[in-house]
Amino acid sequence: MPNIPLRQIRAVIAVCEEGSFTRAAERENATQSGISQHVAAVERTLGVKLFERTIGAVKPTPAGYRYYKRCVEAVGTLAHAAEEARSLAGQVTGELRIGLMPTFTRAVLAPVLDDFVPRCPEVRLHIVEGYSGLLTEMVLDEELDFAVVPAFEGTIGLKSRLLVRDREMLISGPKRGLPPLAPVRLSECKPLKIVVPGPDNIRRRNLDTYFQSHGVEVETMLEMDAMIATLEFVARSDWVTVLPSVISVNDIGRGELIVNPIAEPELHAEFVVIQPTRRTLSTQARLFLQRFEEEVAHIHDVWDEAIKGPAKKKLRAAI
Amino acid sequence: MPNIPLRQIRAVIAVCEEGSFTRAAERENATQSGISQHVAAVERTLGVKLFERTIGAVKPTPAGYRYYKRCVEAVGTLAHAAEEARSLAGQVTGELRIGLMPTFTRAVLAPVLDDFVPRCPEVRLHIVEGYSGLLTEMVLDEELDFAVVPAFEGTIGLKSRLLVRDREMLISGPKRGLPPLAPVRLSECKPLKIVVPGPDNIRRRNLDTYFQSHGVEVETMLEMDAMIATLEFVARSDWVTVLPSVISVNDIGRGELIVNPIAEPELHAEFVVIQPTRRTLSTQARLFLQRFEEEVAHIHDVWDEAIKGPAKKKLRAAI
DNA sequence: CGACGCCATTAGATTTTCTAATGTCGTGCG
DNA sequence: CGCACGACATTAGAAAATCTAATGGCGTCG
Repeated sequence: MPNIPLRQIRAVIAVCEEGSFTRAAERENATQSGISQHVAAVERTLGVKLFERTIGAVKPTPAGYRYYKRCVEAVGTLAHAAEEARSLAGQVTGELRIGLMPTFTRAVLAPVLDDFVPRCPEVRLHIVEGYSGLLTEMVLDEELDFAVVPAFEGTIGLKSRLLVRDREMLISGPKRGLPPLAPVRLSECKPLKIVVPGPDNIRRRNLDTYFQSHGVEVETMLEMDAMIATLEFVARSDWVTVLPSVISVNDIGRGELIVNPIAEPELHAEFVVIQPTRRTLSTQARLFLQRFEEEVAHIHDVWDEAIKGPAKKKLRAAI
Repeated sequence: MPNIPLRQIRAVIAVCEEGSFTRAAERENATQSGISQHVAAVERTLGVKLFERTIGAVKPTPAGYRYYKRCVEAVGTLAHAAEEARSLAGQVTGELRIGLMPTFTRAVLAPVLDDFVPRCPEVRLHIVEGYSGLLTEMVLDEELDFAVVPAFEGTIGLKSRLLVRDREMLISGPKRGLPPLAPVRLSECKPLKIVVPGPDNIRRRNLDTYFQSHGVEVETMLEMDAMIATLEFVARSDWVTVLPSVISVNDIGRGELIVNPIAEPELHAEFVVIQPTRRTLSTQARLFLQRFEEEVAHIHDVWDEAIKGPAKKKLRAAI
């Protein structure tokens, strides 16, 4: 039984329908010589001449035309197979129990759900907002299918993979007086009155390390594992906090909260998706995570544009 | 529309039917890791999980099973397409005018026809036996669709490609006294009384060159472009001749003619198939040539076995 | 007769595919 | 309970396949 790659079969179909190797090449985003070789390879494998190379056109032989018809049928079946599989997969009902930190529930989750829920209406979602310690525990206990938490060394019984790498921002209220979006060098700031996560939070350890290594002076530190309270407090005081960019994308250009990228050096937070070792991710989980990653990427694009904006305006003003 | 190679699709089908990546690998002449990667690639492209990796077996998901069913259908259609195309092509009637030298008509042609004629009953064959000069002329005049002749530099109006590379053998009768099949070094033979082709034959020039370059002494040379007469003459005298192995395969182990491979160095003859530039080969021509090449390869295998035989016997005797 | 369009072929660069090696995990047996 | 074994997943690099660029050959048209 001949084993002819689909790529070659598609070439034969294209030549048949276009009546020309050159036009078939254009349609298949290939070169004329590539198409020529594909068709020749099929003819060689079958031991059958599929096309008569006539003046001004390429015409299928009777055998070639029959072959073309069957191939179109087969390719159609494969396309249908793919659609069906996707459709069936999409219809999979079931639970999806997700653990997300406030980092994500504030600005990432809503757009993801806007898209995911209509696409997978039969999936029953359970979303737990919590901090990484709690979420990790729940995953270990298999109360969650997965959670997204700050990257850490791993735990027996958990499987993890990097999902998000995000830039940390300095968040402050108007009272602090910082110009929005301007990159800020923490080591040059007057001593910080800063709200930070509790000691069990891995991001906290990273912040401590950063402050220590780069001579960031802290006047007072307040531990809060309460996101809403943190933001409220910072908005109405001269305190600051440090949060990932995905959380504060909706604060760009709003005044209530001032957001400044931390620079020289930049500070990044990494987040992983964790799941029980003994489980593989369900289809719905993978679709959700795919959409989640897309949304994070979109937010990063928005941030890139926002940070470029003032630089562009500055440049225009200079001219 | 996803573009999934047939190779990956076959992997999915095999895993479905075998219930195991390892067994699928054996069946597909691949490695388990190769199969794993193919299946993963399909799942990634579709965004759908096709298999549940359970204990002791791999089970298709509902979507995976449906996909499998459709793929089997499509692959069946493609196989049928190939069969149909061949069948249609096989029914092409028409002339096939072939020029062959006695080198090939004596031992290659008959088995080829034994196979070709029943497969292509509607093809009307015309076979011209002749020497290369004549055959070349006829091809140029388009009296032949193609001919097989010794390789040469080419001629305007002719297209050629290498078809056969064959080892030259020393042919002699019992009177010469050579042990059959033993490799022979011509430069160590007493001066040869040799029958050679006429000066227009390219093989003749090659022989002259070989004799000259390797110190082969010739006592007497007789020019004969008459194969039957040459063989008859050599069989009943102490004269020798040099012929390609394909012509003398039927003389192995027969005594009437003694065949010895020429060695140290070996001498080879190359033959090309020539056709008019302005023509492409018909389907029946290509099928014939394919079968022809297969038969030549078979003959080479027979020779390889025959030449190994005495060496094996010799080795056994030495022990 | 030369230019142009189109297919065929060759050579080499790029991409894909494959295997070898190894890691991870679950099960069964001692 | 621990170890060995079987099976899938992943990585790295070798090998094979595929693709394009360049060019040749051929027929047609102006």
